Amino acid sequence: MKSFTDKEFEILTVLWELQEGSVQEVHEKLNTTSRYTTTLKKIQIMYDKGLLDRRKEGKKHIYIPKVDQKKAQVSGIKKMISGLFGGSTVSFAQSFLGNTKPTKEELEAIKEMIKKMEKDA
Amino acid sequence: MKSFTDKEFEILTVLWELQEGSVQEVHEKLNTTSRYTTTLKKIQIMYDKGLLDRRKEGKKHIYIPKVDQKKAQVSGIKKMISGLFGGSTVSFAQSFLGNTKPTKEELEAIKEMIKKMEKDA
DNA sequence: TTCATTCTACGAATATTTTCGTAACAAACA
DNA sequence: TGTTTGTTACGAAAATATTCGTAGAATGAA
Repeated sequence: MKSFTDKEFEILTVLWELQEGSVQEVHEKLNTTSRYTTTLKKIQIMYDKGLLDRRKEGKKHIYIPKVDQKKAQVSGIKKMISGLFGGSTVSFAQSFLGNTKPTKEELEAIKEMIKKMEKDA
Repeated sequence: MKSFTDKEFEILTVLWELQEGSVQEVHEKLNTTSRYTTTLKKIQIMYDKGLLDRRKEGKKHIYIPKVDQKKAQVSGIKKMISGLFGGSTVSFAQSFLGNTKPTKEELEAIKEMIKKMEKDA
């Protein structure tokens, strides 16, 4: 499956965070040098592509991400794993944890989670 | 930092796996319907961009990825984390592990690794 | 040398993404 | 009413990515 362009990903990221937002809100959060109409156009095209939903509110549109964060996440992860780690979950996890130096608290949380998962299995 | 297009990523993936390779080798591994010259052109452009190195061997070129797998991995992960998980390592790890259902062995390996990391910290 | 094969280089067409200016519309208000 | 402001819609230009045909160089075999 084809993934998003960088700009699409940026806009989705903003909307995932905001839950929903007007073009102006997205544009402001975007921290870009592009013009307002550029952001508008991109959002409209994403709407046409089915990546976003929208509803009218007064004279403006409020856009809602139609792409599920979880799904995008899983597909992104899958791609990275197959591309970068030869499909190995473990080597991925190792590399990930090795590179990001999680804090003690984070490690605790992960251990907790692993315990839970072991119970389920 | 701008990331790769899908095609670029595919070619890099093949070359990471092969370590190095001719256009033909890459083209074969690619499992694409595109013509040989399309792959050739793409590789040449990636070479011009500085994504690949090459050396002459007989009449052909052998291409070597200049992009480090680790670096690409880290930057990809960072982007995903900030994009999808609001920057939280833990929620990323949770979601990752939750979605990929690692096997017992994999969980063991991860626990091992965490132990090591705790020692270092 | 000549021929077939393998490869590169190049140029151009097509497709896609990103950009922005302009026009037009609706709401708020002087 | 007319003017300003915030907004959408549209069209087109510019930038980038993808595609492939064709020409021609290098190699090796007859």
